[in-house]
Amino acid sequence: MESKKHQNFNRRHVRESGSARPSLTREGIVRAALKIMDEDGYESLSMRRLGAKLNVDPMAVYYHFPNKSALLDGVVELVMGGIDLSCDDPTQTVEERLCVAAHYYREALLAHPQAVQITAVRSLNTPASLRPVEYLLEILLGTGISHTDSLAFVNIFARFVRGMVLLEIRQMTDTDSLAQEDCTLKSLGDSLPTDEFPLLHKVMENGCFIGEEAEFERGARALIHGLLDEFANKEQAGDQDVK
Amino acid sequence: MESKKHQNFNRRHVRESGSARPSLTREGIVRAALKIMDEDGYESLSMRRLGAKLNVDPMAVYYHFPNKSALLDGVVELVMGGIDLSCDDPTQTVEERLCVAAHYYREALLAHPQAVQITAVRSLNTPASLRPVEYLLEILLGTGISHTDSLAFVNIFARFVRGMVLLEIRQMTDTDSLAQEDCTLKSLGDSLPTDEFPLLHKVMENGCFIGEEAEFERGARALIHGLLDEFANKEQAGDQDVK
DNA sequence: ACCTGAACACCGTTCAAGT
DNA sequence: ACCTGAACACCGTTCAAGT
Repeated sequence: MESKKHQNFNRRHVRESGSARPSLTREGIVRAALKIMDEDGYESLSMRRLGAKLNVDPMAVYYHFPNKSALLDGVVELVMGGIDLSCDDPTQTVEERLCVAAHYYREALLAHPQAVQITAVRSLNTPASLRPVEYLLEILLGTGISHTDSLAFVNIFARFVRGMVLLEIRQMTDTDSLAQEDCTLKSLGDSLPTDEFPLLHKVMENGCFIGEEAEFERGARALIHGLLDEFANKEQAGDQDVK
Repeated sequence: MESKKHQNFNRRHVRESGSARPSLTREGIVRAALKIMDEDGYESLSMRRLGAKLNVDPMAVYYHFPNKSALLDGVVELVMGGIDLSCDDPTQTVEERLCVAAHYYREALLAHPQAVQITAVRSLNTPASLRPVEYLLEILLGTGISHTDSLAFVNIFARFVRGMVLLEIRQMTDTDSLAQEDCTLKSLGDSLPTDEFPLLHKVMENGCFIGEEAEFERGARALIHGLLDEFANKEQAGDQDVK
């Protein structure tokens, strides 16, 4: 059902006539949309503006996408497709491999902070989003962790990375509207009811902040370590499920 | 500066004349806004609809809030104010106390899933959001963890909880539009390119999913354990910063 | 098959005006 | 001090029409 008009990634019979008419492609539209977000923020993407950027009537996009929501799904796919875990080195320890994966996962998301913001509110049960998950599953199952535990692990792991990055981006866009030289710190401390948050103030007032990346890496390492610990102990206790 | 008109939480000289005119309160407006979100989703909150719910001209709200964004900040404050960590039991181990805190943190957020969605995209450097953070800091500093490490710990911890819950809510609203009897699983599996995700399919097809709450609790425990491990080792290595 | 353009029902916000 | 109501500049989307 569902009007297969919108299913195909339109390679039409236009292509072989040279590049006479670039016309409109699903991919071209999505890239333009992403570009608008990257440049001016996710909230300034409108169908009308998109049409302008593509030198086309705003409504032309509706031939290729049923609505704006579908277009945004396309943008999400494009961004999530940028996650590349192929640098994985199977000779390393599992812990190390997962840490590296977390690192590149984050890096890919940080390439398009504005677009990542919209993922907070959109479905992530999509091929490009699940490809890294499938890959991580392979690593975990390879170590003898049970199906049940691997699924839990991978869910927790992927949410950790996405959630962490999402909120890092939030903080980013909060603070770079003010003094961005001192990372995230004084900007916050100043606007805070000093007497109700004595500890926060004490802890922030002399460069205690280790930086976003270091913080992420520490968190990732701790989580991975903790999960491996827990599951490793469980498996040797012998409660494997269906192999 | 900043027009103190919008600063006070308007207790005006109206109150002592009995409840003759309830008129409009900042709090009343915010509660109404939250209610609309709870009932019909965050995206169906509009100034016009809010006015209707309050039996008032839509523009009346603009006397109490400079714009919709400020109103949403109010909603966020209301929801974050619902986080209550006072059930903390200092006689327990730190690990246990933090796990309990994570549990109630999550619980409070899950009370208003729709409103939590908007926090993904709004500043969280706000009193109600930081109050739990301040409290957690107290726990951590009390164990002798350094300032630097406590700050990192608390940042990671708070982001973990928020991010986790945020993405849990996303998944929730994705899946309850379809078959909601089997938790999160088949609904996903069906719409998935079966051949590209063999492991995901294998792992999901017989009830391997342990449930959202269990998953969260496991993740939280693993993270907390991992962080305590790392920092405990560090402190005894002697690199304390200013006490 | 692919794009246009007018039209519709909504937004958030401003501002002068009412009480 | 607090609320109203018209008006403005935007939205996303539908639909009949053009090529």
